[in-house]
Amino acid sequence: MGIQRKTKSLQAVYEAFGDSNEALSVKMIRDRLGESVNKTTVYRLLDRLEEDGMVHSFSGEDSVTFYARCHACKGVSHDHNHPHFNCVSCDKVLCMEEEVVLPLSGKFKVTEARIFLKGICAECA
Amino acid sequence: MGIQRKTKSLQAVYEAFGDSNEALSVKMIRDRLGESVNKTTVYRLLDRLEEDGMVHSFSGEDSVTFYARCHACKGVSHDHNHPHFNCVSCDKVLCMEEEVVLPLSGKFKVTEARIFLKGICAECA
DNA sequence: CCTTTAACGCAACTAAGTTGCATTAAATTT
DNA sequence: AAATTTAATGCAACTTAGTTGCGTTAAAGG
Ligand SMILES: [Mn+2]
Ligand SMILES: [Mn+2]
Ligand SMILES: [Zn+2]
Ligand SMILES: [Zn+2]
Repeated sequence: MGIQRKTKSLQAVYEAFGDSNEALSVKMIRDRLGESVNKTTVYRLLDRLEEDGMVHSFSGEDSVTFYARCHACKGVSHDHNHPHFNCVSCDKVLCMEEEVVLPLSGKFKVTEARIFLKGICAECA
Repeated sequence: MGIQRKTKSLQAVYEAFGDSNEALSVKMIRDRLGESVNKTTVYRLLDRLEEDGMVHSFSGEDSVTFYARCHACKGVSHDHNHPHFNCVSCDKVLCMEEEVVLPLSGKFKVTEARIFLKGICAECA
C-alpha cells in the first residue's frame, strides 16, 4: 500500500538522496539527518518508498542494505538488475546506468542478476 | 597464517562441503554437523580455510555469508569473480564455472565483480 | 474543530558475526 | 612414553543490522 501521508520524516528521508544516483545505507541517511528520525521509522519509510517504486534496495558488502532513488525505472518496468558500483577510493556506492546482459548458460535459467562492482569512480580517477 | 593443526572440527567442517560446488552458510554447516562444533569455531575454521585458499566466501541475500570449496582456483590465480547462483526452487547456492565479462564503462574502472544470480538450476528445471 | 487511523518513537527482541579468556588437545621435544 | 608448547576450542559477553509490539502523535478529510 505504500505511502499515504506526506510527513516531515518522509520528506527528510527522501530528500537525503538528493538528485544523485548515490546509494545510501540507513546509517548514512540518519547521519545526514542528524539522527533526527528514529531508525525504525527510517526503515519503515524506506519500505514504503520501495513499495511505491520511489527507491530500490540491494545489499552491499558487509551485510548492509543500501537504498537508492529510482531514476530510469519510473514507469511500469521496474528493472533493478542494473549493476551497483562501489568506489574503493571515495567509498561511494552508485547505481550504474549500463545494461547487464544476463549470462545465458545451459545449466541455469537465470531470471535475476545482482551485480556489485568495485573499482574507481569517475571523480576519483 | 591459516591452518596449522588438523583437528577433528576442521575435518568435519571441511567435509561438510563434500565434492560439490554448493555454497553453505555457517548455519547450514552447523546443521549438517548436528551443532557438534561451536559456532565461533566454525567461523574461525572458515577464516583459516579461506586464508589458505581452500574455500572462498561471498555474501548471499539476507546478509548471510556463504562459503564454498575452491575447485577451479587451486593454484596461484585465486579468481573469485565467478558468479554465484541461487535456485529459487531448491534454494541451493552454487558456484558457477562460467566466466563473466565485466561491463567496461567509460566512467568506472571496474576491478572486481560480485555477481549473484537467481533462477532455476539444472536439477529443478 | 473533530474524528480517523497512518505514521511515529521507544523498548525489547532476533540473528549474524566478533572478541576475550580460560581450557583442551594437536604437534613437537625430551 | 611423558612432558612441553601453543594452536585451537568452547563459552559468555558483546556488536550491529534489522524487526516487532504497543502506546502516542499528527496528517488528512469531513
Ligand atoms: Mn540502483
Ligand atoms: Mn564460488
Ligand atoms: Zn570515488
Ligand atoms: Zn534447484
